[in-house]
Amino acid sequence: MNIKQDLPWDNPRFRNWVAVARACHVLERTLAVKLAPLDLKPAQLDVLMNLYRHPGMSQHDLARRLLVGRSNVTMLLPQLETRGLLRREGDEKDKRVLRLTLTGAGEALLMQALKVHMALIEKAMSQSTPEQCDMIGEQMRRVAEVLKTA
Amino acid sequence: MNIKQDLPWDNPRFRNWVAVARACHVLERTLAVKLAPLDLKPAQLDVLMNLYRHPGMSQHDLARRLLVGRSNVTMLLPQLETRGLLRREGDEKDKRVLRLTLTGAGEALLMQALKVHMALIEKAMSQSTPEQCDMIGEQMRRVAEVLKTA
DNA sequence: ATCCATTGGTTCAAGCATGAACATAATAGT
DNA sequence: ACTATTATGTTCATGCTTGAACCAATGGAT
Repeated sequence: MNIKQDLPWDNPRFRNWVAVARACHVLERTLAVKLAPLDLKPAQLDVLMNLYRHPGMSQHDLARRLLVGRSNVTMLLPQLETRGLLRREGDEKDKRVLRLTLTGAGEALLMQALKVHMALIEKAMSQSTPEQCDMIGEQMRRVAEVLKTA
Repeated sequence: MNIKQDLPWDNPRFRNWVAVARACHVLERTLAVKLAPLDLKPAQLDVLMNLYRHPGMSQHDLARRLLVGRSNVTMLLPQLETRGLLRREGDEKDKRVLRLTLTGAGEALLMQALKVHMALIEKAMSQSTPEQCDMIGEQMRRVAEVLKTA
């Protein structure tokens, strides 16, 4: 009947998830530091990555991909646009949406930033075998999936 | 010689880490929503959890545990203190440090919040076998370790 | 004993993210 | 054709986090 029996600290799932969260936090933080010389924040890198893979995205789509509010995208884009890293042009068919595409400069900076990001992830995950790594990714995709209905 | 051969999207480590980051983000966000009825934010829950496990902590120690700046702790604590969830009392030996301890109310609220947090994590990790779960935690602890020297 | 470096904590301004309220465009129902 | 609903994007006030500058206490060094 001791309440402490049910405390999460003894629960493997809890302990292990805490480790996941801490690892994420540390990597994010480290990435921010390593990205500083490029004058880029992790959130901005996420934008560039998504636009590279999905050119012509609308801001709404981008927001959903980034798991972020629409207004956040609105605040985020002008910085990158005035730096000449991306273009925002109105859609012909639907005059509400703005289509987003990277410029050459945007792609170039993205490549720089990706080197940094990749190096960091390589270092972080270098301890895991490919099988372990794939398994982790697989489970995490499931986590995100499960939580959509939560 | 195609540059795209080296792009991260084809790299398993990269793809899998992205999944980790997304899962974290989603869970954090979901937790914030589920915690709202208790008028608690995830960051505040982290504070309560750490104080429960390490009563008498200093603010500096707390900051390091939370992977957060010292000033952040300074800004975070008064809200919880005025709600009567914790006490800050000066150390006798070293008049610089403030010792932090949960009050009864703090513990009570923590238990409420932990139920929510646990339920969420249970749901998220329910897809993984205990072995997979332990492996994930193990790898993530290594990630955090490796990145300390990065 | 006095200075100097270190450590714990606070303050403050700046940058981000959020959500609600809004404006405009598209679409569906009648 | 007309209205109601939905969807995209913006604006704004709020709150969180950070980092730098700062103060106070500690602890060595000479």
